[in-house]
Amino acid sequence: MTTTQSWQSIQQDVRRRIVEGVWRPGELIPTEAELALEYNCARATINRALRGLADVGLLERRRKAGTRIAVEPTRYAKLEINVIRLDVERRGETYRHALIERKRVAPTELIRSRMNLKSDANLLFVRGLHFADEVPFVYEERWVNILVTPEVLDADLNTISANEWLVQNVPFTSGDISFSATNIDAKEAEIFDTQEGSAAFAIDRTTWQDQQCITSVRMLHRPGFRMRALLS
Amino acid sequence: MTTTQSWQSIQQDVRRRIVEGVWRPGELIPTEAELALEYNCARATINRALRGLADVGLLERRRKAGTRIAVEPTRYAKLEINVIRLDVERRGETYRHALIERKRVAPTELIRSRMNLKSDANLLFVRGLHFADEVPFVYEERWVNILVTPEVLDADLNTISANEWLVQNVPFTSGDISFSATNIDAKEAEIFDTQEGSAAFAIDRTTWQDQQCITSVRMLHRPGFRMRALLS
DNA sequence: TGCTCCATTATGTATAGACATAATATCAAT
DNA sequence: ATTGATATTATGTCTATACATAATGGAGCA
Repeated sequence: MTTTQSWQSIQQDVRRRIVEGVWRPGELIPTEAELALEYNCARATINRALRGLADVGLLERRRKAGTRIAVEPTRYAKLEINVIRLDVERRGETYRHALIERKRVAPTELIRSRMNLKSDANLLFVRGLHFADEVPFVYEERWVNILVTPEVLDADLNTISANEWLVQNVPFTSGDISFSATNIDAKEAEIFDTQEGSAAFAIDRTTWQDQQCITSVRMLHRPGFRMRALLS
Repeated sequence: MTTTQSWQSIQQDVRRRIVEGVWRPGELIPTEAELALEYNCARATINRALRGLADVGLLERRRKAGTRIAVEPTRYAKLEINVIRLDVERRGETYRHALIERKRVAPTELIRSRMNLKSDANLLFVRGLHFADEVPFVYEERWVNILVTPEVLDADLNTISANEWLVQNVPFTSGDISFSATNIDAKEAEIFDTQEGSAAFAIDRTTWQDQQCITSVRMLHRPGFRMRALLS
C-alpha cells in the first residue's frame, strides 16, 4: 500500500481481514507503528481506524499488550430512541396525541423505589395515547418528578405530549430502558380495540438528570408492533 | 479555563452546558476555533470532544454551518448482542444447549426472500433450545446458508450451539434485528411448560457477509423475559 | 427576479512529533 | 522461589499545521 489512505478505507480493510479470517479471533495483530508503515500513513490515522473497530467490539486493545481480534465478538445493536411522533411520521403515517388523564398523586411504593425518591411528595401522573393514522399506536403511563421539573405543570399536555415536552425541555444525563412482552388486560384491550390477552410490546424507561430521576414511563405498543435496528 | 483539559473533561463540560440549558436545543454553539481558545487547547481536541457528542445524537454538525444542539435529540440505546450462553452466565445461571432438530431442506418462499437467495438450494435448518439452570430460556429456529459456510455441516451442533458456532467462525459484516411480542402457540407452550397464548419476547435476526446472507434466526424467549439496556 | 459562479468559512481529515499511561518483561534482592 | 524495583513497549492523548470538503452567502450577470 503506497497511496494515501483515509482512516475509513483502512478501517474497512482491517475489517475485511477479520471477516475473511486473515486474522483469527484471539490473534494479535500488528502494532499501530507497523500498520502505519504498511499503509504508509501516520500512526494517528491507524489509531483512528482501530479505535472505531474496538468501539464496536470487534477488537480488544490494551496498552503495551497490543491489539487483538475479539474472542467473543460482542456486537451492538444501535437502537434509535425517538419521540414517538417521529417514529410514526417516519412510517409515513399521521401522528396525533391524546391526553387521557392527568393528576397529581403520591407515588406507589414501586415507583418510589424505581425513581429513587426520598419523600412521598406528589408526582405528576399522566396517561396518554399516541395515534398513527387515527389508530391507537402507543399507550403510555408516565410518572413525572415535579420537584425536578415544576415547569411541566404549566405545559399544555393536550397540545404537546409529555413525551415530547420532556425531551425538548429536560435533557437527561442517563437512563435505563427495558423491553418485554406482555399479555394486555381488558382495559388495554379496549384501548387498542383488540382481544384481551394479545401479546403487546412494552418499553419501560426511566431517565435521570445526575442523581435525580426525571420521569419513569411504560409505553405499551399495539399488538403486531415490531421494533427494528441494525447491527454494526 | 487555563489549565490543560482532556477531551473527556471538555466533552463532559459541553454536555453539562447542554443539560443545564446554557445552550438551548437548536442553538448554535461557538466554533471549534473559539472553543479551542476558551479551553486553551488545540482544535483537534475540541473536535474529538464534539464528535463524540454528535455520535450520540446530542449535537448536529455541518461543515460551514457549524455545530448546534440537536432539536430532536435522538438518543441511542446500545444493546449488547451476545451469544445466549453469555447472557445466561451473566445472570449467574448455568447454561446448557440442546439440539432438537437438524435437517437439510429447501427454504420457504418467505425465507428465500428474506435471505435474498437466488436458487432454492437446500439450507441447513436447525431447531435448538437454550437452558438456564435447566429451565428452557430461549427456543430458536434457524436457517443457515450452507453455500457460504459449508463447514457448518461438519460441526457437532450438539456440543456447540449453532448460535455460538456461527459467531466464532463466521464474522458478519452487517445484520438487521427486530424485536416483537407474540402469543406462543401450543407447541411452544409445551416447550416452555407454560400456557398457550402467553406473551413471549421474540428476536428475529438476519446477518450478512457483504451481499451474502449467512443465517436467519428467530429466537423466542420464555415468557417473563426482559431485555435491558442503558441510554447514552 | 432568478441564475451561476466564487469567495468564505466551519468542520473533516491527515501529519509528525511529543509526552502520558498502563501493562508487561526483566533483573536484582531477599 | 517470591518479591519488588525498573526498563521497555504499545496504546492513549495532545499539539501545531496543513489541506480537503461541504455549505453558505453574496457578487455579478442574464
